[in-house]
This record gives sequence, structure tokens and C-alpha cells, in this order.
Amino acid sequence: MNNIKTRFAPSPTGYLHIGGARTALFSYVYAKHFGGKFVLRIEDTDFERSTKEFEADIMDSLKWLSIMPDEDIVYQSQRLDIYKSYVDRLLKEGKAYYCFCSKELLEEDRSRLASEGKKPMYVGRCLNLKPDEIDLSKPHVIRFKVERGQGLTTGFKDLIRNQFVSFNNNEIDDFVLVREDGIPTYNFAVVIDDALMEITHIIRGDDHVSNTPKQIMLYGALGFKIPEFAHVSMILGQDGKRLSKRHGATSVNQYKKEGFLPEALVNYLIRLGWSHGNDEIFSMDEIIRYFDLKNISKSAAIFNIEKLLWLNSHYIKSKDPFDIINLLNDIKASSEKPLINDIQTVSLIDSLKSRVKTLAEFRQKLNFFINEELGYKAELLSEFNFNEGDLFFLQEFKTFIGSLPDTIFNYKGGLNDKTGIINFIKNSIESIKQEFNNFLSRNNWTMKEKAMIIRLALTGERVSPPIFEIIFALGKIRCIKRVTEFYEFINL
RNA sequence: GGCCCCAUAGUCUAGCGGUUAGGACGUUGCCCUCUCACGGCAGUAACACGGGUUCGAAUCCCGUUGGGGCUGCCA
Repeated sequence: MNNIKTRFAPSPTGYLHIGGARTALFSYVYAKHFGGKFVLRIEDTDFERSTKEFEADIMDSLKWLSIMPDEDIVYQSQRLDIYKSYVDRLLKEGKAYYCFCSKELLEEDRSRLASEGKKPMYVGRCLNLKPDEIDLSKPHVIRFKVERGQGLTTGFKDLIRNQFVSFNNNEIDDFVLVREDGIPTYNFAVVIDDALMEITHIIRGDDHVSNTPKQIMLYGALGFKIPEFAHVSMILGQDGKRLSKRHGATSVNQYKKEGFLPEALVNYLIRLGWSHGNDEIFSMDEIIRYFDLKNISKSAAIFNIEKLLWLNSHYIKSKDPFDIINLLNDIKASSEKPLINDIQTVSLIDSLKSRVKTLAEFRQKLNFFINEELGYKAELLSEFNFNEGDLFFLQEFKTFIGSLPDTIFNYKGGLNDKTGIINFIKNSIESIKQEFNNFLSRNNWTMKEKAMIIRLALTGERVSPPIFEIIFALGKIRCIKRVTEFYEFINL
């Protein structure tokens, strides 16, 4: 199969959400798998609700996920004359007709049919208007004339279900092609564009299956080649209901802000509905290599943040500390100081990366390092009941820190020598560990009994990376300062 | 209501007529251990129900139930 072309066609009436991102991803990797093209079309014919902000959000989010179009972006709002020429043709060929029914009248018809237990459809009032009844100066829409008749059906083979889905034509309304304001509707514009853009495979959400027969009729009426269709099931919230704001973060950008990595989101999204044996971890290249519509699940999937978090922590762990510093600086608040690429920061980042699930959490765990003042919490006093022995220990510990050779902390190599930096850190921490163990055994103390007070003194927290790594990251001066402060804190 | 789609553990899924129903997240226990993680090991938990077809069904067919979508001059 060659010359595959897929598209993602969002309407800028909302942020790019998880579901949209997944269909975009499916479309993108499907095209790439076959060496084809992926394109983007902005369906901005709803002037009421479309905004430039949403459009920018969608573009930024797709870019962040590395889903890039191969051609210039197409805007439906700039193609109005094209749609007009095609509707004129349908009108001339008697495949479409003017309708002057008011919205109120249609609403009446619909509610009456509904109350009779019938399907609320257009009753065809304007189907056979005489020429003198057509006054185009009056408000009107243009409707498609659906062919009806004994057992006439319209269907298509869905590539994901791998079966035909067909609809009785009698079920299909004479849907509106062009609105009162002259703007084409979705079902009309989408067909013109997909045909003209030579889209071969339409991969979209499940919510479009019932639009498909309408579109297929249009392809037929216009003499266009009918593309392949693949309808991906929806993503639902934890409660099994359609994903919405009440399920928390649903926009891609929100996940970015909360410190998720794009590779984690891509990996999560691709596995939500698609599988390749028992594999779980996929890079974009691997996804493209293995992706196939046949392996997409037919059933709806529930969005599960736990698994996304697991993947995110996996990708955080696999990054080197230098990259993580950049990532943290990318998402930092403007009021926060950026992290510096120095050896202390690198060492702490490296130690912390296996202890966090998001970048936001990462930043949080860095607080004791970033902030100069710790502000020990009063509750620690009652919880730990420090005594004279502890005060004595702190004094001794302070002396110990002071005695550590400066060479342990001072890196002389180049800052671009990543391996050198990592090795230096590793050796330094090992040295601190040995010195500290000597210090303990000299005094007949054990690690277990002294670790917590050091941790509290140096970080103000009950939980932290290992002591030696903290000592290295903080350095002698800051350690001594904190031990002194903590001494005063518990001595009050 | 009508039409369409779907159905393996709490969640994502493998399976494509014969398996002790596999993996992953979560969860539980143990190990590691200076706390917390990471890592390692072990455990937990599923074929919605009822009929067929077949020597044999999670797998094929039909119902039932449940869920989702659509039913707009939104996309």
C-alpha cells in the first residue's frame, strides 16, 4: 500500500483533549507506518465558537507530542468559495434543494414526531417547491436530497471493526449542506476537503459513525472516490462516562503543565486501544514501525491516570539529569529562579529522578535544596523528643562535616564532560559514605539511629534522598549552617 | 424512543476452536534499606448472562443484559 494520506481535522472550539490527541496520533503513525503523509485541517466553520486561542493550543499541543503535519495547514474558513461551487453543482443536478423552513417550524415538527414515537427527521416540506415558491431573498438553507426507497441502504467497511456497517437510507435525514448564513456544515465541508485533499484513510472518533453514511452519499453524488474509514472508540472517564472537565485534566496542555513528558503521554495514548503483543514501552519510532489498524481495540477505553503516572516516572528515570534540568526550567513558574547546571544540582536531580512521578513533583522535592531557609516545623519537636544526646551528636556531626576534604566537593573538570561529572559525583558520594561510616564507628553510633536527625536537620523533612547524597548536594557550608540552625531549633 | 457500535480482572490489554486464560498498571506480602523511592521476588483478581454450532468454545451464530455514540442550520 502506498500514497497513504491521513488527516487530523480538529475544530478550534476547545483545547486539544486526550481523545483528540489519540486520534491525531493514530492518524499520524498510520500514515508514517506506510511512508505516507499526514496533514492537518482546521475546521473553523463554526464562527460562533471557534477561536484563535484554541487553535494555538491545538497546534502547540500537537507539536509538543511530535505530531507534525507534512503539508501546509488547511483552513476551512478560507475555502468557502470552493464549497459554494460544489453546492451549486448539486443544486443544478437536482441532488440538493433550497429549504425555507424556519427553525421554529422544524422544532415543532421534531417534537411532534418525537411525541408520536417516531424518529425526529425533516419532513420534506420544501422537497418539491415550484419555481415561483423559491425566493432566495428569503432566509434559506440548502439540503441534500437523500435517495430513499425500498430497502435502500448506505454502508461502509470499518477498518477497525473489520466489518460492514450499514444504514437504511430511510433513517437518514435530508441534512443541511449550507446554513442560512451561507457557511457549509460539517458533513458537507468535510467531504469536499477530504476528497480534494486526497485523503485515503479517515481515522476519527466513534462519534462520527452515524455521519459516515451521509458523507458517503455525498461522495457518490459528487463523483468522488470514497476513502477508507476507521472509527476509533471513545475514551471514557473513570466512571465510564464520556471524558469531560469533571474528570479533571482533559486537555493535553494541562498534562504538560502538570509535568508529564510528551513521550509518556504518547506511549500511554497509543496503548489505550492499541497493542503490539505484550509490549508496553514504545518510542515514537517503534510505534510507527509496529502500528496497524488491525490491532486497535473495538471497545471504549477508560482513562487511567495511574498508568500514565507509571509511564511518566519510567521516562523521567530514563532521562539524564542534564535534560531534566532543562525540562524543569521549561515548566517553571515565571516567579521561580531557573535551576543551574552545576554539579550539586545535577547530583540531586539524578538522585531524585527515581522518586517522582511528574516534573511538578520533582520541583516540589527540590524545595529544600532551592530554598535557603528551611523553617523547621514545630511538630517535629513533639514527634521526635530530642534530648541532650542529640545536641551532642549535632555538634559532633558539624565537626565531621567540617573535616571532610574539600576535594570531595570541588569538581575541576569541564561542565560539558557529562560522564566525568557523573563519575565525580559517584566517587564523591562513595567517599562521603566511607568517611561517615568511620565517624559513626569511632563513636559507636549506627546509621539507623542517626540518619533521621541528620535528614531533618539538612532537609527539614522526614523523607529525602539518602544522607550522603544530600550532604554532597548541599556542600559543606550549607550543611554546617543547617546543622547549626537545627541545633538552635531543638535547643530552645 | 429509534438507529449504530461495543463487551477477558478495579484499569489497559494478549488470545483469533483444544492454553494451568498471558502481560502491564494498581493493590497485598516479602527482600533490599538511613527515611522515601527505585529494583528484585511472590501473591491477588477476568472470559457479563442464556441459548445454540462443534468431539471441543473466551474464541463462531442468535438472544438478553449492561455500556457508549448519534438522533443540530456543532464538529
